[in-house]
Amino acid sequence: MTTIEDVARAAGVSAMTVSRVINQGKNVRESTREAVLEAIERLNYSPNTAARSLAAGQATHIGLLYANPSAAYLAQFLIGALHAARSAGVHLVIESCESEDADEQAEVIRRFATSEVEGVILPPPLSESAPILVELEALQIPVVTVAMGTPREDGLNVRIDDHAAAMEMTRYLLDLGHRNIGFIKGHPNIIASHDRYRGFCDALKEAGLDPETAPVEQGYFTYRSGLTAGERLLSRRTTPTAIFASNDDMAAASVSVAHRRGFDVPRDISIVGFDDTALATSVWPELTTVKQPIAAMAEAAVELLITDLRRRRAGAGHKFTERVLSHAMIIRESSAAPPAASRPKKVKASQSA
Amino acid sequence: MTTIEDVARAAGVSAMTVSRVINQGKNVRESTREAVLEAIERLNYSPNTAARSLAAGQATHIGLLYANPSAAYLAQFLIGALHAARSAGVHLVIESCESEDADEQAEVIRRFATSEVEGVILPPPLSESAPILVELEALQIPVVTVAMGTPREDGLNVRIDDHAAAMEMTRYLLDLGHRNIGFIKGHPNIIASHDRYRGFCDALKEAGLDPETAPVEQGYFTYRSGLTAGERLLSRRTTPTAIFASNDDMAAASVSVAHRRGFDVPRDISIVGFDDTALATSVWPELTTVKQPIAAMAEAAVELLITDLRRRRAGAGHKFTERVLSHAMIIRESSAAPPAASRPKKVKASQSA
DNA sequence: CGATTCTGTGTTACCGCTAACAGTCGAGGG
DNA sequence: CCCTCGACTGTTAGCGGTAACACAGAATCG
Repeated sequence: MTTIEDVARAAGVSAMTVSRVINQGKNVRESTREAVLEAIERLNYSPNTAARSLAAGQATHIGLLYANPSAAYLAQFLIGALHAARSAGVHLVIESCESEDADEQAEVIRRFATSEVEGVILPPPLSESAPILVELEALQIPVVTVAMGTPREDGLNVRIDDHAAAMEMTRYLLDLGHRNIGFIKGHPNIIASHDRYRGFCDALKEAGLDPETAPVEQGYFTYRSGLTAGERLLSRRTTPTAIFASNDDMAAASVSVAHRRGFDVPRDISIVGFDDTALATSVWPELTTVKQPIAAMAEAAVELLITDLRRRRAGAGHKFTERVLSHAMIIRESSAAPPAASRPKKVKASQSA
Repeated sequence: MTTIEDVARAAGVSAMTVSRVINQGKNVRESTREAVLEAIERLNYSPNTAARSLAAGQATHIGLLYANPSAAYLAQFLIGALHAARSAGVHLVIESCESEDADEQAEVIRRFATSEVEGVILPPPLSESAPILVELEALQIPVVTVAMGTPREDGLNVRIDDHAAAMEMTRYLLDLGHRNIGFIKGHPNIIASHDRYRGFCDALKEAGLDPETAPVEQGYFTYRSGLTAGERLLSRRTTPTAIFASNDDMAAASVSVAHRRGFDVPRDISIVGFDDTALATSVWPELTTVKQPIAAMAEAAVELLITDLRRRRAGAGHKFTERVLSHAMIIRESSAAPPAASRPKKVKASQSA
């Protein structure tokens, strides 16, 4: 293993200078910096994280509190967080907080705080949990929220542009020729739900359609809620030719309902989701959806937190930071142009879920 | 933060003695050890992992290679591994290896080896991948396999008793009164699949039934394969009154097929799974299943690996070790006694998936 | 133009822990 | 009774970095 000392010798400078180049690089002459970087490159040096955190008394443990998201989401999120944590040389301490009860949530946080966690990452839905945020604030623990719609003043947040993504997806359906598009909303406590719904409405308006008349049902991001909402949409007098569900789980549920009622997807009806979790490709037909860069968001969250921690230690007040990552449309097999005869097949039964 | 020095002072010994007590504790007088432990307890001391690995030049990175398991399985596995890794003060380096191609797999391993990974954990299905095991062997990297049926000589392995678990589940169905039980096998490359199937057969024999006549279909652990297998089972002349799928994904798929065909679960047909992943509770009805302690298995794997690494460093040859963790039957709502009239409802359609 | 402030760099002293070695002390052997 | 040996404990010297300070030489200022 090459050490900082090796690099220093190779570049003809002291170890300290190398350290400066690596870390922030203020007060280093440009020519020196280049020489050091070249040496680092040549020797393929990477700093020893153990030594670094020991010497700097640096953050070594950051917390990740999760609750009950879809397993696919969590797995991807963990992978991203883990990757970033390793690069930064910090340990990830993860804990679950399934309870909805404010007191219990506070209890979990307090336990968390007594452990050596120096900052916390909150993926959804916890990023919107007021009791948790309040408790962390009280304990003075820095937080990065993920996918939260209305960032707190002074807070760190990572998200995608849900509004724009929902607009894109809606435009895509409109471009295919759909005019009667059903929408399944996400959990009302999550701000992103509203953003997605607004995006849907705005795209309709843009196309000269009235969002008020569009068939919309409330969902809660669960597969079960998608079943109910899907049933309702398909029980309407005029069946929509497309359904835009606020996440993949509800889209998959809608596909299941449509199949049960004898619709062919996408011939009779297009169904699209949001998130691009593993579920999207494990149902048939595979879902057209919006890809959230979940792992990248987790990485961004870890990096943001570590930067903030460092800034705090350096005495600088932390400042409001938000990172908006880019999403992508993933066109698969669950979407197509509406049937020529824009009237769908007759509905077989009308049982409600 | 309390340091080893604080503990040493409190116990009236040197730091080194404290270190000895913590690490292996040879050559420490019993009374001394007790005093030290008492001081550790009183001061609530926990060693600084960064300092420890820096000083000892110890293992700091262990690898985790995964491929394409169910997201629910992976999430739980990661959580367990992460927890153990943190306690041990090592970093988890995770990497995916989706390719089935032997050369590509070897390539991933080689890349892995050049990074600073000192040992590797292989959850299924990679734990059964010969090319990967061979490559790791060649590179002299210690491995812990998880849920592998036939452990290598000289290898480290963590698993549950699949055979016993499958027997228990089958006995449970028999006790409910089922006599015509369908079985969906797991991926033939995975030894655990065979163990589960053998368990099923042995329980039937025990009850005086002939396994040869039982309706059995091949599955591959995926939801999709479960759909196909389920269709086949329900297309038989005599429909089984119960289906035992080799994992939850295939059980969930079977439930979906049964519903599509107008069966009520569990009134008309019982369907049970294996693993107790999140999927088991996110479908309706919730699945009766066998709980694999996935997180605990991951923890055990990490601990086993670290112990082995330490033993190797100390010069002792590593010895064969296997850990068999205990499973549990989880009775939920997808199983019940067979219908009184043991003939199921008429089948609506017979489309194959 | 001397005093003061920057810049850019090197020196020193640890961070908390453990390997390696160096005692100390009592037991047992010659 | 001296010597060796083993069990136990302490001392020393880092592991690979970084903070804090020191110190040159250049830039700024009254």
